[in-house]
Amino acid sequence: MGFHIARAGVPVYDAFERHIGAPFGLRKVDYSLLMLLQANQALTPKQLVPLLALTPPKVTMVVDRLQGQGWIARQPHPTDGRSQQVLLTAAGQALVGRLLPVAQAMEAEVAARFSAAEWATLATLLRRLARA
Amino acid sequence: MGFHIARAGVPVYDAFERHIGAPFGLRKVDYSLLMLLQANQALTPKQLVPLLALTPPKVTMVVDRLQGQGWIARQPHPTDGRSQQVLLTAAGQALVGRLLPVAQAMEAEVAARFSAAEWATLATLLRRLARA
DNA sequence: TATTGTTATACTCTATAACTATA
DNA sequence: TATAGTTATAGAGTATAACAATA
Repeated sequence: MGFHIARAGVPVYDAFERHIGAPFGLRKVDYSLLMLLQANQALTPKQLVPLLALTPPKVTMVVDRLQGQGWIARQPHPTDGRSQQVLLTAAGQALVGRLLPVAQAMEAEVAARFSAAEWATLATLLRRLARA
Repeated sequence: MGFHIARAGVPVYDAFERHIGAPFGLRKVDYSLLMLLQANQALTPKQLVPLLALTPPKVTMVVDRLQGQGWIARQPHPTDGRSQQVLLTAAGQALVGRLLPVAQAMEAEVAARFSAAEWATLATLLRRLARA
């Protein structure tokens, strides 16, 4: 199964690179972080560690990079001075707005040779596997 | 979908590391190469490039490592002096024989919370996606 | 002149441990 | 004393280009 997963990722990540990676200068992990912030308003680095399946130092690097590009910002946590909140800037929200239709087109391209039911089944089974 | 694939890989690769990676001192790509040679008798590095989704220099490195451990060997290609054939040694065949039941147990563990039909569906859909 | 495989080089990712500041 | 985040360092993976041998 690991072999199948690895090989299934190849065309999907290729499509990502063509539609989003190269045109927008974003890496997969950057895109994932932007979408997580879009869905959750604000997240701490500690919360991002399991969500992105990264180590704490890597989260620092990714947040640094996207902050340097102006898409996200760090804010002090309201109740815990050790912690932070990471959230989208106005520019980041605008970027996500431009990304969404592109992501939809990308998904449609990859899903082209599947029925809607098959595609939904695949997503469901992968989500269940991820919770194992 | 790329996000789902990446997250589904986490528990699968974790199971690999526990069952095969650490006990046998093998990386995922090593295991894939051994299984490919088991199924195909002999393959050239050029054939391995797309099968393992690696670049030619990386194939050289992986073959070097497994050859150094005595599991595989290089032979001159019978009809093309530029090429080679990579194949399992006797020790490599014995290793694959020990790996197969472990791999079966590993797969059973990961598949535990899926029905046989669901697991087969997932494998089929991932294979179709890999051919996109 | 093209192809197979290797070597060289640089860049990115990843993991661990050490450090700071706050609790 | 424990936790959140960062910095430092080293190891592994990955990609590109240059190279040697053969076709």
